Parts: sequence; C-alpha cells; structure tokens
Amino acid sequence: MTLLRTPKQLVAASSRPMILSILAGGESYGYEILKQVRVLSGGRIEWSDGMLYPVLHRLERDGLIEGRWALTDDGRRRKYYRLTSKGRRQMARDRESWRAVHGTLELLWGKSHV
Amino acid sequence: MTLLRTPKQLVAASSRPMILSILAGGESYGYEILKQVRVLSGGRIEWSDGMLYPVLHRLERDGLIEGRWALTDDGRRRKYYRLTSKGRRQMARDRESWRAVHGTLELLWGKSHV
DNA sequence: TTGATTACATATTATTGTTATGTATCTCGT
DNA sequence: ACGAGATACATAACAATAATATGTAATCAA
Repeated sequence: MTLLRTPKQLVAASSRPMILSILAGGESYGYEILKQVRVLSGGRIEWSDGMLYPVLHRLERDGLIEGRWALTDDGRRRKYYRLTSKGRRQMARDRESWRAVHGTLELLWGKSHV
Repeated sequence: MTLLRTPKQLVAASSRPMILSILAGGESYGYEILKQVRVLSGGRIEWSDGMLYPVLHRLERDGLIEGRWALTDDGRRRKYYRLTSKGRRQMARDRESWRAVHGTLELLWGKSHV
C-alpha cells in the first residue's frame, strides 16, 4: 500500500532529478532507490514501485542511465544502474530549472533566497 | 511564441502552488499572472497561455479560487480571480509537499556537491 | 492597415503516475 | 514444514493533465 504524501505532478517533476542525483552518488538499483528516497526525505516521500520501474526504463531508453544485471549472494537478481555522462548533464540542467522555480516560490512565500 | 525554459513536469508541479501563492497577494487575472510569473522568476519561467487558462478553470472548478468578470476602461474583458479559504489551505499543503521534495533534493545536491 | 499587445478559450495529443497484478526468491517465526 | 513478509523487477488498464495549435476579439502604435 502506497501512502502518497506528495501530489502526483510533484512526483513526476522530481523523479528524474532525484534518481539522477542518487545515482550521481554511485550505482544503485530500483528497490534500493525506493528506500533511499524514503530515508532521505525523512519518510515524507513514499514512491510506488509501479511508478519507479517505468521511470528507470525511460531514463535508460533515453541514455541518461545504464543498467546491468547482477545476482546477489542469495540468488536474487538485481538491475544496477549507473549515471551516464549524458545523464550527468541532464541532472545539471534539471537542477537549474528546479532552482529557478524554487526561488520564485520562496520569493512568493516570503523568504529572501536565490 | 512560448519559450519553455522549464521542463513540462516542473511546470505542472509548480503551477498550482505558484498561482495560489500569487493570488494570496491579492486579486489577479490570467494575462497578468503570466507576466507576474515571468517577472518574479527573473525571466527564467515562461508559461504559455494555453497551459494557464485550463489550470485556472480547474482551480475554480475545485473551489480553490473564485473568478469574476470585469471590464477595463478601454473595453477589454478580464476575469479576476481571488483565493478562497479552501485555496489557502491547499496552498499551505502544497508548500509542505514542495519543501519535503526540495529538502531531499538539496540534501542530494549538497552531498554530491556537483 | 498592418502588426503587436492585451485577454480569454478549447480541442487534440502525448505524457505519465496510480493501482492492481504477476513472477520469483529468501528469511524468519512458529 | 509452512506462511508471512521482505526483497526484486515487470507491465497492463486507467485517469489526470500540460503542450501545442488554433480560435475569438479588442486596443494601440507605426
């Protein structure tokens, strides 16, 4: 059961930059990314796996990440993803876009920033 | 001609909180909101009118804003919108969601420093 | 009178998350 | 030995919604 604390569109807008940024810190795989997002957000963000896997496939299709299959010691299969150079450039662009929007919102919400 | 500097999903995620926040500062109307967003963002955000008007209709349909028609001195018709109390509560929730996601992203960007 | 600006509207299309479902393995408690 | 829960990935059906293009119509400056 997925408890959605964040609006759908906000999930859509943040999934790519967040996944790319997580992979910028090293290889990871779907199930782990799910947990990383939960932990990093202090439990405030809860992604569904049905949302994540298609996003990962899309990012791989677009050449922003690259996957490789691996087997764990206990026989489970995992697909590890790593960031490509194209993905790194996209992450930088996404960050700029995000900060433009965030700066504008914080301006409206009454904070000196950006 | 609309020059889109921000990814579509980011526009989708930020349009409601941004419009509600603008209207929290007083009445406004579509065309003016378009300009306010452009100015507030320092020209980094450029919304299309084809995107804005359906959003305004949806916000009104959902009772978050209320519109009233008016005529300017030179005979142009405008639809002024104001924030409802329901809209004000939604704005607060949107702000919390936004900050949860933003905090997580900044955490990632601070770590990998990039 | 031509173009730019102001001002709002909507149909078509494509994108994309949610929800539900399916596969398969391992671990732990009883 | 068995069942529950966690691990791990995948996809189909559905709904929501922005981008794009197009339309109406008035004002104003060159």
